[in-house]
Amino acid sequence: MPPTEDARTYAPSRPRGPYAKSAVTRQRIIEAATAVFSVHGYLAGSTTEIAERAGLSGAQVFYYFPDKTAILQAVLANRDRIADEIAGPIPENAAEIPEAILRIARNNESAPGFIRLYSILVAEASSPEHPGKEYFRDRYRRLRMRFDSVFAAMEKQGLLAPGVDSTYAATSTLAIWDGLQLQWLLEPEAVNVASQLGRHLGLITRSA
Amino acid sequence: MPPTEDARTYAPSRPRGPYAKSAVTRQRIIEAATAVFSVHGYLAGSTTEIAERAGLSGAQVFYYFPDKTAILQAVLANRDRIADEIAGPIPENAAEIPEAILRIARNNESAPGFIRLYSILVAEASSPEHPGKEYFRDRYRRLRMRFDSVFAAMEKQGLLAPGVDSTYAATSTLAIWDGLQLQWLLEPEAVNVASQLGRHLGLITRSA
DNA sequence: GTCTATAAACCGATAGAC
DNA sequence: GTCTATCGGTTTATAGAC
Repeated sequence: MPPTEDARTYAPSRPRGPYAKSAVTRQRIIEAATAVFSVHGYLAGSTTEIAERAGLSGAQVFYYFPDKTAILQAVLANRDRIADEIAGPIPENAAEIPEAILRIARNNESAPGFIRLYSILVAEASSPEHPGKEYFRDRYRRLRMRFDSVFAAMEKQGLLAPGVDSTYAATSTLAIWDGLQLQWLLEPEAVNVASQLGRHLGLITRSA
Repeated sequence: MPPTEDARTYAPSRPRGPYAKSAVTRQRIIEAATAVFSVHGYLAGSTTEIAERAGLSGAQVFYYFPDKTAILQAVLANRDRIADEIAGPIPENAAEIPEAILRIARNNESAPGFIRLYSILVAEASSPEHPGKEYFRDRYRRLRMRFDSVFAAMEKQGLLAPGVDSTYAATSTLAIWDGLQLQWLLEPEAVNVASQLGRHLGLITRSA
């Protein structure tokens, strides 16, 4: 399959450089890999199944990626881009921050595959030699910092509950969100992530 | 290795019944499997590595267990037994419940392997065909019920914060605990599980 | 750029000697 | 009860034809 218009949005200077091959096929592999890792995790997910899902031979996968860890990196980078799009900009009005968080949480309900992908990968990645370890450590650092800064904006306006600072608000919100999603994955009927997360946000902010 | 005195504590009526073989060797396999699953998870953890860690041939593992899923079951059952020992009885005085929870959380800091085992397995198990799915779904149901009943005891004595009921207290405490442990596994220096969990418990209970 | 064929290692599990 | 040897299948990754 020759490069299309679409492809050039990912690899503009086509037949030069190491990633100039065929961006459409490359993207298809990334999407297939996302699906496979979402079910089996990275360690137990096979490149053969990725190839099958992408409608390619097994060898083709290794034409686009030097090894399996490179596929994982591409999956994570791709997912980050999508997540940023969905999240949208941080609200200018600090009082609207909890609602913006809940909007993302509600949106996540329609994408259990992505939730599972992150849940499995982050757990796997906590092992010492996992190729995704640095990525997830940095991701959580980044998320804590971003949450800290948005809650700091609320704190400055006196919108946090007494005894709650922005650092605790950030760490606890991130933690309870992850934990609720885990319970939800195991038994979707048993836990409503957005509603429970909303109660947490209600407790750590100054409410009516 | 012939059965020893120790062995009989696990299999008293020795040469009869399906599990009368050699309980010590069996237990060594379980401990080796725990270590392997803690690092690689169940799907990517190999029976060969389990055998090596236990100092046995690969075939020996399948003399004691019919297949790999049976090893997982044994690991989980064993871990449940130990967890119950560590947890101890529920305090009679409802006011002491938060401190009892924090005591377990502090104890967990010395057992990162077990934390990782559960983190990886529960995430893996959220996939449809995983052999541990029912176990973990039931485990979370059980935990939510147990937490609900201890927080209900606090609620009855007016020890929960206004607007907090025992169900939310149970679900949120479980969720934030899991989430904090996940962040802690990725970067132990960045998060203090017991202290952050303590702040959560402070917020959902009626405090000074 | 895509394929078939295959290497080399490892997987879970079994057979059978001792 | 423990072993060696091995089965059939799968893994990641490569070689080479087209």
